[in-house]
Amino acid sequence: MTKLTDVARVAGVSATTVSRVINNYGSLSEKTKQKVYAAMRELNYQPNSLARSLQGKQTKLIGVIFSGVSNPFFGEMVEELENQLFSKGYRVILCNAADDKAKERDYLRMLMANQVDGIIAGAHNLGIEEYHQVGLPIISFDRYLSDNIPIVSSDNYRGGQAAGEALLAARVQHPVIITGQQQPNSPTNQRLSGYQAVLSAKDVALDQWTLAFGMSPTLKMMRIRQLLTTHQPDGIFCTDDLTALLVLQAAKQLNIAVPQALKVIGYDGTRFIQAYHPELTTIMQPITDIVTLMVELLLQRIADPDCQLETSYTLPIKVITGTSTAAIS
Amino acid sequence: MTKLTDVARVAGVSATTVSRVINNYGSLSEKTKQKVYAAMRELNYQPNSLARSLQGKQTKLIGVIFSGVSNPFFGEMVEELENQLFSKGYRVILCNAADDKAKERDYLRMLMANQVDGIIAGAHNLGIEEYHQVGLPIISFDRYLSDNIPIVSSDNYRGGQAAGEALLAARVQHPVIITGQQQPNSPTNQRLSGYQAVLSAKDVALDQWTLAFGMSPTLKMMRIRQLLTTHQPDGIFCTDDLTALLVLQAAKQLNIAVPQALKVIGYDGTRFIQAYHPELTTIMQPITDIVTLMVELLLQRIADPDCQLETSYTLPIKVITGTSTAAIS
DNA sequence: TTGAAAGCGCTAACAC
DNA sequence: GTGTTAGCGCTTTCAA
Repeated sequence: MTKLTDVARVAGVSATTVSRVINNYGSLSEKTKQKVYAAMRELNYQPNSLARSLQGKQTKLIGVIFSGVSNPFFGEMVEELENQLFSKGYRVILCNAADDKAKERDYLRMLMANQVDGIIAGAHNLGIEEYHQVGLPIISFDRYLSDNIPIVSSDNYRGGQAAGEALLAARVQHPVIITGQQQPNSPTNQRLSGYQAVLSAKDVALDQWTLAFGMSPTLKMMRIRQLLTTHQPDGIFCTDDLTALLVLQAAKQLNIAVPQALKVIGYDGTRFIQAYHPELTTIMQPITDIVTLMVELLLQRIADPDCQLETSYTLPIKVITGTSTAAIS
Repeated sequence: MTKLTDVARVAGVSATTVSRVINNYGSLSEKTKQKVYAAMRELNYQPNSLARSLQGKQTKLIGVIFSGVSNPFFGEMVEELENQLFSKGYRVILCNAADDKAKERDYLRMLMANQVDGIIAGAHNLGIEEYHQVGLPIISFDRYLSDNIPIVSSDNYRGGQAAGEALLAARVQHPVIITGQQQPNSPTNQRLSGYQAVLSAKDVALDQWTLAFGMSPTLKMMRIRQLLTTHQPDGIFCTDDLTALLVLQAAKQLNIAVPQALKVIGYDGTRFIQAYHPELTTIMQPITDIVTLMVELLLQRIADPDCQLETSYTLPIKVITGTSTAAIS
């Protein structure tokens, strides 16, 4: 690998000068600059960023922790994160926490080992304590981690309300909500609260089913079929779109007509769902805005680790209306 | 940040000794080992991997270049890559080439800058020349890059055949194939060849439509509706599942019954499609096996850069039969 | 079994 | 404007 001193030798200058040229630092004559550029090109020189970072400079690496990018919601979020971070000159270390505490802890340790400038945390297996002591700029998506770690999320309470309202507007009488496992301190619990508030204002009973997030689709499917046959709800609010897709599928198998006999509403509203399942009514989280904000906050913290940020930032959701909640005409 | 010399001071030994303990190198008395371990724990010490890598050791970083992880196929592949690489002690730098030559080139340059131990290349905007000179272990997914860069892919020719056979077995008379833009040197072109071979053996005419990979779903949808109304095919083979989903959707909108009036077959067979669209007949690429092989080959090349590998590795596909090609009873 | 010292590739005082 | 020098945190001969 050609190094700085090679360039210096070829250009007939000192290493310092080459370093100055690379970093555009101090005063340099146009002539030396050209000589150095020429030498760099001749040798096809690439500065070794490791050596650079070793001086205590930034690594320009950001750790992005999520629980798997095969879920389109996280896939789209990670893709957007990578895009925006790249355009700011950062690269992404992809950390798939995979519902695995040990793995998430391992990753946290690795990332801490002086390698990344900051972390975006979107997987949440770990207790607060572990994140508390990281000592690196962190921004969290949708989960409380520690007092000085800002949370960015979309308006889960309002989203829950909107879903409830949509169901009631469609004259649903026996709605069911299917949630994931409620996690302590998770803003997503607010989806339930908002929904619940709307229902009780209209004296509609709450009927809640829980399907753990990590459960296999096949198993979820069985549960849902069970639910549909035993409970015979006329409306279902799923707190994620994939589960809503399963409900749609189960309804078809059981010859339950959507929306005639059953209204279905999902949550997340990814580009994927909008393009490939426009029939599904859903609550859209503004992924791009969320990412923009997270990146902005993270870079602020990196620039000034002591800068004061809010504890929590909430972005508005949007209702996307498909035919799955259409009123029967 | 606590460093090696801090540990040494606390343990009352030299830096060298601490280094030896960390790397389990040379001969050490059990007693010193314990002292050092204790000091490390006390200080919550994390070795700085940058400094380590600077000695010319490995960085344990792998660049993974794909064109966006929001597509479930790539999402699942990247997720699997991350998993397997993590378990081998490597971390992943996620590079989203996004159909953008300049970005892919930028990434390549960054990765080369002495930072990663190897590259998995799954996005292919760039000409062969750019990859030729990288001088780093590279494994390519589904595309020829250079004579000494192994290609791993699934059996695209056989996949195309299988799709054609499935369509013909369902008594299709006027099938259409919808492909992406054919790229030079891309093994995916074989899907068309295999399909074509099966058709011409039975004297069925080839009818081919092209929808560029980067086209928006909405636009694709319009084209597909056009195709369905003007050409009135009774069978469609899409060389990716997402397009097949669009066909299914378009058919529904146009009141074309699937499979009665139209058989549809896709390609890729992700876990996602299997779980959420079991009705779709599709050709499954063995993502896990592909990844396992790519990782294995890459690690071999890293261990011995001169090791001889095949130019090309082809893994078998599998047909997943849904109702979308069911014979009319 | 352990330590001293040199150096990985680069940057940043401090000279000149 | 440019060069000298001293490290960044760690590993690795070479000696003891």
